[in-house]
Amino acid sequence: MPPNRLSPGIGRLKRRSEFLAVRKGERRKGPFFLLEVLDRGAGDARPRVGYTVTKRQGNAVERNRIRRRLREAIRLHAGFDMKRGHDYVVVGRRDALTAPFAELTKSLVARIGRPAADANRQRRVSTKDNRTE
RNA sequence: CCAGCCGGCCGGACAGCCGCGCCCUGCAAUGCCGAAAGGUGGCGGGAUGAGGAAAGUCCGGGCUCCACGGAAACACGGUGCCGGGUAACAUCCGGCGGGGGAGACCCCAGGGAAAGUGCCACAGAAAGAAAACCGCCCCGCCAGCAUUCCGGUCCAUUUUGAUCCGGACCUGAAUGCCGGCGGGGUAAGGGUGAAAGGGUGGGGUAAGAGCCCACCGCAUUGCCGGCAACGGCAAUGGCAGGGUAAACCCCACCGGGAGCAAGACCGAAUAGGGAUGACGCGGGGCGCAAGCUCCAGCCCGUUUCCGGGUGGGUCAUCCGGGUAGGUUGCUAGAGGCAGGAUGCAAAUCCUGCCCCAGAGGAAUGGCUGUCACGCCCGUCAUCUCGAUGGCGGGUGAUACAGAACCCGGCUUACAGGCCGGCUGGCGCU
Repeated sequence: MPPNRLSPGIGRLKRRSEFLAVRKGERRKGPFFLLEVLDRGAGDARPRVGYTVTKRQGNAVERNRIRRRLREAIRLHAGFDMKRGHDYVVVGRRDALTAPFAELTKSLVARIGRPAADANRQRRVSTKDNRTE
């Protein structure tokens, strides 16, 4: 059996230069966050995501919680809609702290999948199918 | 039972589903990224994963690198009753002194003010070898009033006597009172102030004052107790120039600097560094030259003395460091728990057991249920009429807050709760 390359999961952004690069990409505003998206030109490589919560949003405990909720929302739902070869940065806002989890998830799904062209949508669906097998 | 003081502890629990970091491990493959160093990934199993403050980064250390040639002086910073404990400390423990409280107990930057300098706003007369605003007292002078008296002038009256005496004015004297001016005494009283040159009481005095006396305070000396800070007692002295040293300062003691983004290792490109060769040099001396040597300049916190180091640029070739990046440092430690010994205690020592987060754009979470707990609402019962208890419902990131090399403290934040000791009051026996 060949190694499974059909469900690559989601990578992480870890370097400051990577975060700065994504800042130059497309920006999509949401009620609880700001989403930055960049096609890094890596073709079929798995998508990567990073989280940013500035100190203005609260103390360390609150910032941790904002990041964890955003990450959980992407892990459970919104991550499936990410495009290959793209980087995403979610800049959390304080409202993400207290918003109902369902609402947070809904708005993230909408922002990540929004501008998808038909071709991309096609592939995304097939990827999803393969994963569920 | 109520009010209060002190010390210690906890700070949601359990379960389900889906996840995350790190470590160990089985299977598959020997993948993917990268020049390399190295990183990363598939399917499973197991173990483990935030705090009392992890916070503020205010002290003290360990650890690491840098600096560090010697001596003296200077400068800078810190600490400041005594003793103990400690790796060390501003912390801690035990004392002492002062202040607060009815008490348990709490608070204190608590060396030196006759080494010197400065400052003491406003107010006040005066803020330091003091002064006299009001007041009090004495003396002198002036004016007024009252009483008494000596003398004089004018008017009136006049038979005598009883019992001091007709009236007005002027000058003068004495006494008393009130006022003014001047001279002096006074520090009791008033007033000002944070503070006015010991306090209270009595004697004394013209009025007052340590002027004298008693007690208290203070100073000096001696003796006794205590390792000491200091305390006690006695004698002597009439009292001696106040406060401020978180003003300068003086004294004693302590102190190199920077921090895990420390540092170590691996290691592209580019710039820069070293060696060699060519071109040829801040000054002097020797030498044909190579070179040797002396000095200026610069550096070693500052200064002085001695000492040491350095002591030119451009081009070509070669070499080692180093940046991006990666690995490491990274958790077994002044460690925790239990017992014992010593000590009033802080703490130290001994024995046994345990291994207890190691991330790195930073894991420790998301959702749900049950139960505690708090808050809110409704309802019922009790009664000392405002609470207590029962039931039902709603609500909650449950308070403060997230390890970032590691320890010892300090400070600050904190819903709610538990335990122990002590003080005061009330009730009962």
